[in-house]
Amino acid sequence: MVILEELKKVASHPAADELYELVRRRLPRVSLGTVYRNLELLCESGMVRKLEYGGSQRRYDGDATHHYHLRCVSCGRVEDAPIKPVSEIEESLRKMSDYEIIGHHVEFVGICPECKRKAPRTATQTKRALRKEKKHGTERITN
Amino acid sequence: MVILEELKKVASHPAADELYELVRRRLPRVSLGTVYRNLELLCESGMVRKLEYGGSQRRYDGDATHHYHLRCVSCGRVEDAPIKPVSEIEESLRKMSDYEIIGHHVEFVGICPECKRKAPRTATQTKRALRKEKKHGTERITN
DNA sequence: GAACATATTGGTAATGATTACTATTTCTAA
DNA sequence: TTAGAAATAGTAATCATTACCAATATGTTC
Repeated sequence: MVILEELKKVASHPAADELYELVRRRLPRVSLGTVYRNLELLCESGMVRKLEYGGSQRRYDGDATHHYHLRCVSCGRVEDAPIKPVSEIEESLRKMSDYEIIGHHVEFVGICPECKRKAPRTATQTKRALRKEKKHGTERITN
Repeated sequence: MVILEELKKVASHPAADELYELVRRRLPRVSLGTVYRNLELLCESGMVRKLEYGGSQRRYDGDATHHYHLRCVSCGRVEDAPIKPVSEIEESLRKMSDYEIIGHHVEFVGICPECKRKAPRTATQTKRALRKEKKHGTERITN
């Protein structure tokens, strides 16, 4: 319950170790394994979504309703994209494919306002950042 | 060059170790490290795309043009989705967000015809599979 | 409430994909 | 050919995640 509460509190889609730190403030004796284990259970029960886009760590989302994400290639933060999902796209794919379509996920990549301000980039720098960020999201929790 | 050629030959979006096996048929002395290193270089030069959707392994795509993917939750295979990308979606997000939008990726999830045939699933089974498949894509190269 | 069965946890070890490292090999150009 | 630079093979290190297990907590029955 604490894990779920803390996850719902933040908008940052934290990775397991980040959430572990948050939970530890309330339950100083929890173990990282417990966090992983219960995140898995919460995912299975459909209350939490596991995000597996770029980067070396998975992120967790306390909002399990269908929505898209927006990732900053510069600092690595992931936010909810402020547009509503277009489910019609699944319909159009159904017409073209023999797959039984279950769902779809969308990730936008871009540069967040803060990073734009901090370090306006040339196109080349942006491309380089876009490559780098694959390795590991740079920024951690700020919430 | 051999790495790129082999990658372009297959439609299966292989993981590094799968591609390693393919390359080894032509260059029996290559090391896995060389495959990783050159895949990285090919990605940086824009000739290869790294796919970081679900599963524990990254996949590589010899087609770097913008397109969507379709993953079977049952066997883990990843194919190109036979619909063209809708770039307008980036426009609509630009109106709603202060991010500088660079691009977007879409992954559809579903059940491939073969898996549908092999093992028609109840809704519950499908959900369970959909959870499981996050852990590790089941099927490997068949090409 | 005591006695027992069951479930969950903490702590640590194992796993596995990726990256880093380094001695050796291969290329390059004068 | 030969010195210097670049790439490679093979192996070690890294790090997120998972597995394991003894210990603890929780629940249940009488």
